[in-house]
Amino acid sequence: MIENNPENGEITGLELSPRKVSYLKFLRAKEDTVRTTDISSEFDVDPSTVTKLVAELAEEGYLDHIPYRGVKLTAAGRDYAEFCLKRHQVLGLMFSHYGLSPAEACDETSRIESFVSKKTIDRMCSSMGHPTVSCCVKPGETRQINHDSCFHENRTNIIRKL
Amino acid sequence: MIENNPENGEITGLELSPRKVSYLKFLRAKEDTVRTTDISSEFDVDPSTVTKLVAELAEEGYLDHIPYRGVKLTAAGRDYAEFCLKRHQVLGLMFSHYGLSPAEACDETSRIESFVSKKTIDRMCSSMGHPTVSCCVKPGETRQINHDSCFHENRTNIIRKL
DNA sequence: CAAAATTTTGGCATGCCGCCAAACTCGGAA
DNA sequence: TTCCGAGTTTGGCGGCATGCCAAAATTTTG
Repeated sequence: MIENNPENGEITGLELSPRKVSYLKFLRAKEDTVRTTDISSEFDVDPSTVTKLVAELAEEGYLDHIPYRGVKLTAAGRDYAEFCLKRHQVLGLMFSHYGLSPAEACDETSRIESFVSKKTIDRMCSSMGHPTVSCCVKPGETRQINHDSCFHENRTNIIRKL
Repeated sequence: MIENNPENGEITGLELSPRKVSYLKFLRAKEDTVRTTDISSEFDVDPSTVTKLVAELAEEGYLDHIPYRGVKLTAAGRDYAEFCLKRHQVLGLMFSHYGLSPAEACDETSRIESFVSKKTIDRMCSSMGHPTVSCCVKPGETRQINHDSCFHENRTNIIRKL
């Protein structure tokens, strides 16, 4: 299953590299199968680069890959992607509290998020009172702002209890 | 001088890799020349590993290296190390505000600090009112706690306006 | 001064992430 | 139905960050 996780299903938050986190966040909002090209164009990298990271993520149990067809999150991958989104939002909100603009908060968050543990995120989230806003959502809206580091695919289902 | 810096003396905060930041923080509190072995034993790595990173830091202008003798921070290196310490403290304090213990805050900070920009730190610091405490200092004391990720060499001069 | 300790050099490895060229697969057009 | 082109994968390679080891160089010490 998820190999780096000590117990099956236990998320530490430090399992995945920055790029892999980006991929999971991107895939999270996709209903159906996603093609290699979809990912490579989103991140502006060579398709072969995507194939390789995707192979690793599949190997690690985060997604199913049908060669020449596409990928889809596994249940574990979906759980992990949800965590990644929550982490992004909690950290983004934290930066917002210290006066960063939404775009800056999102940007800064994207650089650090993959190194922040779930334990810490859970603490921060409860300390914040499980907020329902995010650095990637315009006030009063449900749709996420398309920052450079925030994929528009993440736009929906952002306003909710973290 | 500091090569990755756009303007001479301008710090973005993203110039150095995690390990290099650790080295600078370690060197910051040292008065005189520091030997390769001092660093390698502090970080529990092979001396040859230290020699190589040190060579790069010297090349980049952060420190002076006299072969077979030791290293010492340059003026620019000292400035950068001061920034690194401030960054560590601001981020550690931030985590403390969200309920992390000092040791946890310090640990979490150590993983992310090298990816957080100076611009963001300055904002956070002023938003915090330029605090005078740190995750690495016991309340009421001037000396830093020796967390796993906090070098005891950083213990002094912590209590001051950031 | 010679041996011991320290430091450096050079080679090599791993993880992460990227590119390119060549081979492969698939689906649609002829 | 066959074949071509678009999309995908494979294999080779490179760069950065970080580490190790063995051998060579240098400094220190007895």
